[in-house]
Amino acid sequence: MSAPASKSPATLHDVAREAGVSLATASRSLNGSARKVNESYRLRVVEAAQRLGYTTNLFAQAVAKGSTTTVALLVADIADPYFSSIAAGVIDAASEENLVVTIAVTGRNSQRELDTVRALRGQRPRVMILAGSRTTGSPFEEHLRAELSSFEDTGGKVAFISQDAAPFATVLLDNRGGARDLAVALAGLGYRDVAVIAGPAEIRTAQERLAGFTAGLAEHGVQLPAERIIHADFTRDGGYRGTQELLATGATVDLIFAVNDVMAVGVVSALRDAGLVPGQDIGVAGYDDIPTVRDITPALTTVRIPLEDVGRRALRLATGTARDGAATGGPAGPGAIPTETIIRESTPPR
Amino acid sequence: MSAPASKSPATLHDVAREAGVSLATASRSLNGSARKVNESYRLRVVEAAQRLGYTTNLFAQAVAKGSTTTVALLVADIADPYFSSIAAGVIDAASEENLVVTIAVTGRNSQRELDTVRALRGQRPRVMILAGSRTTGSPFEEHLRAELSSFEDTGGKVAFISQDAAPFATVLLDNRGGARDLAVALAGLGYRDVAVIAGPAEIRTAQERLAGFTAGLAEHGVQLPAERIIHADFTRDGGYRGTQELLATGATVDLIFAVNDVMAVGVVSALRDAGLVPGQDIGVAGYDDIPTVRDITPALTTVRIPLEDVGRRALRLATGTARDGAATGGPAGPGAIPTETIIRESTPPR
DNA sequence: AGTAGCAGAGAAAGCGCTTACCGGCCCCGG
DNA sequence: CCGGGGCCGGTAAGCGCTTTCTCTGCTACT
Repeated sequence: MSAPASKSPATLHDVAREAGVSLATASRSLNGSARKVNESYRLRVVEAAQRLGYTTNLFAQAVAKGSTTTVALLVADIADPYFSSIAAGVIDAASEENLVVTIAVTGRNSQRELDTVRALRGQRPRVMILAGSRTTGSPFEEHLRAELSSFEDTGGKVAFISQDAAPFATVLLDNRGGARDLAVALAGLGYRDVAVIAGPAEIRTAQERLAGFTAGLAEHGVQLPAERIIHADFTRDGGYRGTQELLATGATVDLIFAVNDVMAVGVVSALRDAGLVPGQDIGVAGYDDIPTVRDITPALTTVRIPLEDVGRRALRLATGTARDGAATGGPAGPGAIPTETIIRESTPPR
Repeated sequence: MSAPASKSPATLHDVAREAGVSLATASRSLNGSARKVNESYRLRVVEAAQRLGYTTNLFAQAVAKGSTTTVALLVADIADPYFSSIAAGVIDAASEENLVVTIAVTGRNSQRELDTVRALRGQRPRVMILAGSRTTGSPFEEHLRAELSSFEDTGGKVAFISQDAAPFATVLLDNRGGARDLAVALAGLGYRDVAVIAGPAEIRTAQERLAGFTAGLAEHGVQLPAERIIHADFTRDGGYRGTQELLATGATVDLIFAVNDVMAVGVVSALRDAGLVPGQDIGVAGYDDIPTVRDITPALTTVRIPLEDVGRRALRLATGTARDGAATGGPAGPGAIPTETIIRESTPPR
C-alpha cells in the first residue's frame, strides 16, 4: 500500500515508466485534461501511481501551468477569535474549490503587512485576502495599494474584508450602520451617560464604529463628550486598560461601548476588578459577536457579524464563485454584509 | 517604484535582460548562492529587479532546488482558541525562518485528516505539523502513519503536537501529569463529589486527562464512579450538553472537571442556565488555559499549557532549530512540556 | 616573459510537470 | 477500394528557476 523508501518522491516519470506509457499519457490520466485517455491505460497509470505512492508535485504543476492553487490570507492576529473565525470561513470555502490556504500574520503593523504581501507574491497565489482594518494616514497604505495593483495586473485577485478599499474587491462590513443601530437600541433601553473605549485612532474600523455609534446616540439626543472617548489597543488588554483609565477620570457612566468584542471582554473584567457589577452598575456592549461573548457573564450585548460567512464570501468574491452580490468596491450600501444588533444581559433596560 | 502593467509577472529572464547580464548571474545576485558576484553586476541586477517589480517565483525555485519553504499545519478547527493559539506560535516561529505556513483543517475527522495529509504532500512541504489529539481504534490511524512515514522517507519532516506519536517527532503534552496535579490540588481544596465531562471516548487526549485526573483523585481517596463520567463532544456545546445530561441524572456533585477549556465554558453556561451558581454551588475546572477562561465568570481553574510556545517548539523541533530538548518520540517524561495548575475562582476551597 | 591557477560570467542541462504538435490507426463515404 | 478525418499515444518544447560546467581574462609566481 505504501511507498518505497526511496530518497525522493516518485515523479510522474516514474509512474509512466512503471505503467509502461508515455509521460503525456500519465499526466493526462492523473491530472485531468481536455483529452481523453483510453480507460485501460488510465487504469494502469492510476494503479502504478498508487503502487509508487505518487502525489502530483503541485509546485511543478503550478510552474508548468502558470497558475497555482494557493490562496494567501493576511490577518492581524490569528489567535484573535475575530480573525480565526474569518480564517475558518476562508479555509472552508477554499477547500471546496481545492485551494490551499496560506496564512500570514501582520500583527497590525503596516510595515510588516507590506513586507508580507511582497513575500507572499512570490507564491503567485491565485488570490490574496486581506482581513482586518485599513488605517488612515499610514504612508504604507499607498505602497500597499501599489503592490496589490501590480499583483492584480499580473493576474492575481485581491479581496479585502473591511471597509471600502476600492479599487479592490471588498467584503464590506457596515461598521457605521451596525454601530448606529446598536446605539439606537441602547438609547432606547434608556442609556444616557455613555463612554466608548475606541480602538487606536488611525484604525478605520474603530473610527467608523465610533462615528456610527455617536450618530445613533445623537438620534436620541444623547451626547458623547470627547473626554468619554478613550483610545486603546484593539485587544482584550486594551479594553481592560482603557476602562481603568476611564474609571480613573471619575466620570459617571451607565454604559461602556467597546468597539470590538475582545476589548469588551477586557472592559467587563476591568469593571469587575474595580468592584463594579458589569451590566448592573454599568452596561457593556461590544461588536463582532465572537463566540465567547455569549459565555461570559453577563452575556454581552453586541453586533453580530457572520464572521465565517464573511470569510467564505471573501474567497468566493475573489475566485469569482460568489453566489450573490456580495459587495465590491462601492460605498457601503446594499452590498454590505448585514449586521444584527444582539441585546443580551450586559445591557438591561434602565 | 511599482511594476509595469504587463500581463504576467516579470521573470528572472526579464530582469537579466534588463540588467544586461546572464540568467545565471541574475539568479546568483538575487537569490544568494555559494558563488560570488561582482558587486557592480549585483547592483545592476538588484536595480533592474526593483524597476520591474520582480519577485522570485517560489514555486519555480522550489522545483529547481527540489526543496520548498512551506510548512503545512493541520488542525482540527482553526476557530478553536486552542488551535489558533498553537497556530500563532507556529506561524511566528516559521516566519523567523522565512517559511510560509499553510493551514488545513481536518474537523476532527480521521478520514478527512488522512485525505488532507495526502493532498498536502503535493505541496512537498518541508515540514508537516499535526496538532490535535490522536485517536485510538481508528482504522485510519494506521494509514496515516504509513502516509507520514513515506513522507519522511522522501525527505519531509513530521511533528506531532499531542501524545507520544512515535516514530515521529512529538511535542509531548503531559496530559496525564497535568490532570493528576489538578486533581490533587482540587482534592486538597476539599472537593469530594466529582464528575467529569470527558471528550469522545476514542480521543487519546481525553482519555489521558481523564485517567490522570482519576489517578490524582485516588491519591486523596476520592472515587470517580463510572456514571459520573459523561462523554461529549470536544466543543463548547459538547460541554454544555454533557452538563445537562449530568444534571439530569440527579447526581449531587461539588465539582465538574471538563477535559478542556472550551468544554468547561459550556459547563459554566449550562450550570448557570440550570439556575446554579458555578463556582459556588458546583466547582468547575478545565484544561488548556485558553485566553478567554480568565475572563469568564467565575474565572476558570485550569491547567496551563503554553500554547503558543508549543506551536513554536513544534516548528523548531521539525526544522531542527530546536533550542532545547523538547521532547521527541519517547514516553512522556523529562521532555514533555511543563504544565501548571492554575486555581481560580471557579473552584473555591470547600 | 611564460605559464599555472583562479575568479567569475555565461551557456546549457536539468527540476517535474503540461500541452502543442505529430503521426499511426481506424472508420467512414464516395 | 481508396482517401479524408477523428481519435488518441507519444515526442518534445516549454514553464521559471538553479547549478554544473565551460571558458575567458586576470593575477601571481618562477
